[in-house]
Amino acid sequence: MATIGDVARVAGVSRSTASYALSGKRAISTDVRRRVEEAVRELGYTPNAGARALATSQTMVIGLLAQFLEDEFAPAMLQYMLGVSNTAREHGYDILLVTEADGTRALRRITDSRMVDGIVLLNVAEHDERLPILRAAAQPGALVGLPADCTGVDVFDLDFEEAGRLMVEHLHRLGHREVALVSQPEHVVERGGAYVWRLQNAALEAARARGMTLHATFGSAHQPEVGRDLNAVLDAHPGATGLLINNEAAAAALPSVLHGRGMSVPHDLSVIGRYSDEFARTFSLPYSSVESAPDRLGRMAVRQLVRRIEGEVGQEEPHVVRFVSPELVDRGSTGSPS
Amino acid sequence: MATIGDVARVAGVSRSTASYALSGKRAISTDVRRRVEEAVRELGYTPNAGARALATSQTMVIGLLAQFLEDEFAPAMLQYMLGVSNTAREHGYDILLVTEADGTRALRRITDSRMVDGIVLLNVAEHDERLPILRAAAQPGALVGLPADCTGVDVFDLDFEEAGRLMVEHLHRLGHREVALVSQPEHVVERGGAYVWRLQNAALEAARARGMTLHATFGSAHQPEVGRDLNAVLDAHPGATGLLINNEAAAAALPSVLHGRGMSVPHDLSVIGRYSDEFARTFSLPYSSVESAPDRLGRMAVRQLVRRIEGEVGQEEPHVVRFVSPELVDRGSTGSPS
DNA sequence: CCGGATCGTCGAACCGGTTCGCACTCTCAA
DNA sequence: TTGAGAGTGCGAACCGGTTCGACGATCCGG
Repeated sequence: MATIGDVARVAGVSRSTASYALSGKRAISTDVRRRVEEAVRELGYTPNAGARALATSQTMVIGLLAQFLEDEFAPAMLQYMLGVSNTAREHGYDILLVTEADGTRALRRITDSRMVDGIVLLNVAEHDERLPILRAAAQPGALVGLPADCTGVDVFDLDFEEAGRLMVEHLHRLGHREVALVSQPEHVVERGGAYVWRLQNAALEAARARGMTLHATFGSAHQPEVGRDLNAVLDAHPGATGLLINNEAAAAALPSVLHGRGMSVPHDLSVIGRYSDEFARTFSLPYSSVESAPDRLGRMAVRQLVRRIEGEVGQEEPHVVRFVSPELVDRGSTGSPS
Repeated sequence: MATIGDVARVAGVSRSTASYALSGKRAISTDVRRRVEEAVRELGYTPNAGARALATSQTMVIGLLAQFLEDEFAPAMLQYMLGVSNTAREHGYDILLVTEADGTRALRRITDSRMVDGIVLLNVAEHDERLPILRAAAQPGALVGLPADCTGVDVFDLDFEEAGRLMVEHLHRLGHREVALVSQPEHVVERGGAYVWRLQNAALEAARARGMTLHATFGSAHQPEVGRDLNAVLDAHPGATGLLINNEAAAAALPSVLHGRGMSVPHDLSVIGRYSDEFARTFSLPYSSVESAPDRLGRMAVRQLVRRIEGEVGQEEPHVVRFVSPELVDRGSTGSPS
């Protein structure tokens, strides 16, 4: 493999001159520049990433920490990952993907060893164990998901409160007075998945303010349990005319459940979910939903992270906490109660 | 950040001694070793990955190239990725994830710059453009998917021929004499997705040998087109009593299609798919299937790759082409035709 | 005609590890 | 008494880039 020394020799200049000719950081005569570029082509020279990282203390790699927990829905995560990966590449960065179960150890490993210039954390918990490590790291960090303490990191998340309100308001406007909400499993909440109760509390509050009845329940993250959960909810609340789904697995399972009960949407039941458009297409879901915009969030996180890495915003400049406003995508699964 | 020089100073030894004490590559007195380890703890020393890569020409990183094409089904890919990622970690390697559309350029970038010690290629096409580049690279490569030319790389894939035969035999044994097969979109084949016709041809051959009629068709990769495709197939072949699905999107869309037609499984139609168990659970699919074992394939690819990287098998030792035998998972969606 | 700025290039140092060769100290057997 | 050999540690070189300071040449204005 050719080194910059080989390039320099072929071009008949010193190593430093070759380096400057390629980086453009000092004035170089056009003749020399031409000879260097020629040599690069001739030798097929590509700089050695390790050597460059050592010299510049920049790796042009961003660490992406994604946890695939038993009780969360894997395909939903993929969307965030792709948003992050594609955006990073647009900015010249590669992605080091970490799916290790022990996120804290992994995070320490890749930051301390300087494998990455920055970190993106996915599915962040209320009190995330990885956060103290990230704050102590030399590299900047961006989160997708809202923790209790946002100091020292940039945070991006869907406005789950607004999402909850939006769903309730929408059904209220259509005339529904009793509805049910199926959230993620309760132990996701216990583990610190704050987005679950952020949406739920806002929905409950909005329902209360309008004199609606809202039955808040939790659903499993897998089949066949989640199917049973849905049936149980519908059995328990025969008067409910609307169903809010903040649980991807439940949304995916709902068509067959309704089929089994002989119910049709929106005639027998109005349904509104909270998931991305991509998700809806993938899973053939015919329900209106509050768009969760995972690709947009991943994109925002990387953009801000790159700004920090490249020093466009100073280390001590205030960190941002930005919420994406949810939008309701109408797929015709809601109507007035009959 | 502490360097090995700091460790050496604190321990009162030379840098080389500190290095040997940590690597264990030379005999070191227990006293010195203790002092070095002490210093490491005290300073929180972690070796700099770039420096180590430069010195050893080993990065302990594996490149994972995954293409997310419009006409393929993204969540299915995730399973391969996780199999690869987790296995790599078990062997001490991290994953550099590349999702760039231009796979050839990306591959050249990460191999030439020596960012990775080896490469795993996903969704390999019959005549994959990335293959010549991989062969020319200094690093070994492992594929998941079967190309026309397997020289210079280790190849792992599902035995799609066997899968096709298995599906046909299973339905034949139950008494079916006319069945339909829905494959991936035709342009996946045109692009070189050989697994589509490998399964299809074997299925056709098996059907012919048994005097069965098999209607081979292609289906889209997305809703709502794939739903229309399924309806068209069922309309066109009212005599068909069995349906073979080699198309994840079609499998995911089938429940609602059958619901729409008022058909029930296996009473009105026997259905058998080709997808992973994980996929079936995620998408709540109640159909028997030929298990495609993506995690196992990812795992096998990484294991072999690591063996090559670490020189356990020589550069010139013959490369392997290994097929995983499909297994039929019975979920009760097939029966004798009525 | 001289002095200072500007341009273009080079040598050397540095980033932070690993590894080779050598030297010193002991021990033990001839 | 001496020499071989094992056990330990050190210094220096090397991996392949980047960057700083210096230096010669050219150009300009006074």
